[in-house]
Amino acid sequence: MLSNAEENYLKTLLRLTVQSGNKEAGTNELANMLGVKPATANDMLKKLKAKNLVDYERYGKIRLTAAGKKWGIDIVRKHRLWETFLYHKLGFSWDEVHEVAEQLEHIQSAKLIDKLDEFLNFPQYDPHGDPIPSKKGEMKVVYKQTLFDIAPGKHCKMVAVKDNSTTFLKYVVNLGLGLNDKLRVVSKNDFDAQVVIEVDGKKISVSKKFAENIFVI
Amino acid sequence: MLSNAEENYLKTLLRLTVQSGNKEAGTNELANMLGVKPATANDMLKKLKAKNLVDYERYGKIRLTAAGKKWGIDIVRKHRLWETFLYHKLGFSWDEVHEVAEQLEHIQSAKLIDKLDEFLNFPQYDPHGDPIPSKKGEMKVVYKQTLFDIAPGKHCKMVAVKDNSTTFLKYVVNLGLGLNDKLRVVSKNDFDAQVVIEVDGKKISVSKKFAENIFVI
DNA sequence: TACAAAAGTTAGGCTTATCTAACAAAAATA
DNA sequence: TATTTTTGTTAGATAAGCCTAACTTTTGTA
Repeated sequence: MLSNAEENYLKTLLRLTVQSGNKEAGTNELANMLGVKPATANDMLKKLKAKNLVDYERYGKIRLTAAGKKWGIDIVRKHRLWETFLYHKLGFSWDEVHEVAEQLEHIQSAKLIDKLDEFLNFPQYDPHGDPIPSKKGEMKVVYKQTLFDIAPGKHCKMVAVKDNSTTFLKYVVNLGLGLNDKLRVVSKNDFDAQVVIEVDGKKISVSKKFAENIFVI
Repeated sequence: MLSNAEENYLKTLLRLTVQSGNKEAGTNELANMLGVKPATANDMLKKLKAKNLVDYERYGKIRLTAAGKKWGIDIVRKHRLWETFLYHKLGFSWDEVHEVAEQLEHIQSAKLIDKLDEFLNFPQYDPHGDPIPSKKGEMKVVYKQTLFDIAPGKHCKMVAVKDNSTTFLKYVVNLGLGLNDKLRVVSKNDFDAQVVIEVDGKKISVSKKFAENIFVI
C-alpha cells in the first residue's frame, strides 16, 4: 500500500520517463511537475528507492523499476477509467473530469476498478483520446504526431490532446474543435508560426503552442 | 476543506450523538469508535472546536455545532450514495460496499455527488436499508424497532441492519435473510434470550445480539 | 581547462495525526 | 464523605510530507 503522495510521484515519473520516451528524469524536473521543492522530491526518492520502486543513485538519473512502472500504469489506468465514467455516465464536461479523477485514482480496491472497467464496457480511450492501460499494464502507444507536424495542404484527424488542463480544454471547445474532427492544414506562417486550419469549411488560425498540444493521425 | 481524519471524527460524532439520540458524547467513547487513543481524540476535539464544528469545554461533554452536524450528514450522504452505486451499478455484494465507500466518501466534489445522486435516480435508502440524507441535509428518521422488540406471534418486515460489518452481513445472508423479508416471531426464550423466527415457512433461531441488529417495522 | 551556472543534496524546522506515560478531574462506591 | 475507579488532559515523542537555507556535485561554456 502506498500513500497518495507516493503514488503521485510514481505517476509523474512515469510521465517523465516511459511516456515521454525520455527514459530518465531529474530531481528538479520531477519536483517542478509535482509542485514541490527539489529537497522534498529528493527525500521521497530515497523512500521510493528503499521500496524498490525507483532506480536511483546519489546525483544520478531517476528511472522507475518494473514494480514502480507497473504501479504508475495502474494509477493512469484508474485515472482514465474514472474520467471515462465521469464523462459518459455522469455527464461531466471534457474539462471537468481531470480534477475529480485526480482524487478518485487513489481509491484502493482492485475489485472496484475491474467492475468499473466492465461497467464502462472495457473502454480503450478516455475522453481526451488517451489510451487506457489494460489490467495487465499494457498501454497503447501514445500518439506522437501533433497538428504542428502536419504539412500545409495535408488532411488529418484530431485524436487526442496533450495538455489536459481546464484552460486549454475550454479553449479547444471554444474554437469549435473536438476529438475525431477532420482537419486540413491550410498554411503555416514562417514569421510567427501561426497555423491556419480548416474544420467543417471554417478556417481558424492557431498558435504553434496550441498546435503542438493537439495529437493527430 | 477538512482532512479525511477530521471528517471521520465528525461522522463518528454524528453517530454518537444525533443518530443514537444520545445528544452528547465522551472522549473515550469517541476514541474507541475511531480506533485511536483518547489523547489523540482530545487533540482533535480542540482543533474541531477552533473550527467551530464541535461544542466542547474541558472535561465537558461533546456536541456537534450546526455546521459540524451538516458536515457529518454530508459524509453520510456521500457514503450511502456510493454504497448504492457499488451495489446497484457495479454488482458489489451487500457486505463488500462499506469498506470501499469509506474511501469514496472523502472525495471532494459537490458536482460529483449531485450527478451521482441523479444517475442513481435519487435513491431514498442504501443497500443496508439506511436512509440517504438529501442534499439539504434532511435525513429520514432512523428505524428504532429491532427484531428483539417484537412480541412472539407478531409479524414484521426487515427493513435495515444496524451493524454494517462484513462479518455480520455475511451471517445475515447465510441465514437466508435479506431486506424486505417478512418475518414472524415464533418465540423468545426466557433462559438465553434466543429468538425463533419464521421466514418463508422456515424456522430459524437467532441470538439476542443478532435480533437487536435487525431493524423491522 | 577553469569557473560559473544549474542541478542535486543535506540539515534543520514545521504541521498533522498519531502514540505513551504521567497527571487531573469527575463519577461511582464503600 | 472518603476513596477508588473511570474518564479526560497534558507533555513529550514519532513518522510523513513539506519547507528554507546552506552546501556539493555536475554540466556547460568562456
